Amino acid sequence: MLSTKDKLIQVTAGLIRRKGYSGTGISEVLKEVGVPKGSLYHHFPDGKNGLIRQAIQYGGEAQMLKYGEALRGKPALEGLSAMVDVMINDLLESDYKDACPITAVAVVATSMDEDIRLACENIFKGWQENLAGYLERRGVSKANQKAEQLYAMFEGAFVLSQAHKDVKYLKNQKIYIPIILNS
Amino acid sequence: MLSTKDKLIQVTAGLIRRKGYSGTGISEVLKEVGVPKGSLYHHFPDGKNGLIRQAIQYGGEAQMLKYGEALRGKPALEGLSAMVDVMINDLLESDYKDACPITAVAVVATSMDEDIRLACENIFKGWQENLAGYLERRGVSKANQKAEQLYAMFEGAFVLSQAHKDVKYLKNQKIYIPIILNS
DNA sequence: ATAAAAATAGACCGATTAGTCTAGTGATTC
DNA sequence: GAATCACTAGACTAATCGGTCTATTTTTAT
Repeated sequence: MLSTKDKLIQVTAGLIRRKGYSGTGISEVLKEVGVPKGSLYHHFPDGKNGLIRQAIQYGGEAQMLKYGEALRGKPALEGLSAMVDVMINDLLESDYKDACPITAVAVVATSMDEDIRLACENIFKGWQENLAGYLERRGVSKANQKAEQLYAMFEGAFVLSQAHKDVKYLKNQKIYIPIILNS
Repeated sequence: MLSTKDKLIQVTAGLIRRKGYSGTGISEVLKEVGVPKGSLYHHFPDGKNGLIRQAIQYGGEAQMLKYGEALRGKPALEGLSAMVDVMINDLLESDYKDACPITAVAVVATSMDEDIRLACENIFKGWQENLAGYLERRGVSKANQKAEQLYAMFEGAFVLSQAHKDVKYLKNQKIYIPIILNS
């Protein structure tokens, strides 16, 4: 059974992924979880910002688990392709509503709240370091730089595929993954 | 001299670029432009959505002009590098507040308003077609697919550079542009 | 069993939201 | 010069925003 705090975090993570920072209201979270305001401000004394910070953390780590599972035990090319499939599935299963779990917050965080921007940065950093380690273990040269580039490509393709309601941008990545790896 | 309507569009374009759809309030726009509410609803009978739709259009076209100027008369590799420099300058000159002018709206539009999503899609489409034509005129093979990929890369690097407050992701693109072009 | 702590419950607050509506101003046209 | 139009002006509304506060219930520890 999930604790009230965890339910608040998970529901918030789902909402900020789709509607961003300002688009996600406290009352909507409370309504969806079915708890009163007192509970939220008991578990999150810092209010909305504290809640969103933890939701970013949760959403980012949950996504990393999905990526890690896709990569595990596979050679680089195959693993990265499976990672792209995770993103494609996220879009298709949600009718293009669920793209990257933290982008919608990350792109406004710089103009909103430094703590939240840092939370986003750390999630991105964790993903990238994870991928760099994976590539290194498979003997890929310049693993760190290539991990940076692969994430940039995937992130952009995620955004464009969502905006166009067409996964072709993500599918294209499968063509360019080997080109990046062999560069 | 700028008309009231144009001032409203330009100020809104600046605000949605930094704070997104829900983060941009009507009253903030009015305050910054210095006009009363009646003027806004006279020029934009559809209210906030109409205003934001036109702000997306304006911001997207303004950015395309900057990209076009960077590309003009240059060979592919040099032109694309200059295009990346435009993005780098946007970030540095705004202390990382101004990234892609429509991404902050695009990533939530699917869950908000279909008309606005379409406005974003059309801007992206215009940019991409423009770049594909540019590449084709320079004899680049598979110009359309490569334009798609280059935009995905740039878009992702824009997001990551902003989130990390570090232009290295955009600078990396200059390494991978020739690799994509020659693939 | 009782005291203390954790959590829930929700009324309430001031501020702000997008939007409406009525007046009034200014310029244009007949 | 009268009528019509485009536009400005801002008061006002209902709803919602994030947040505070006091009670009450539930759980834990002794």
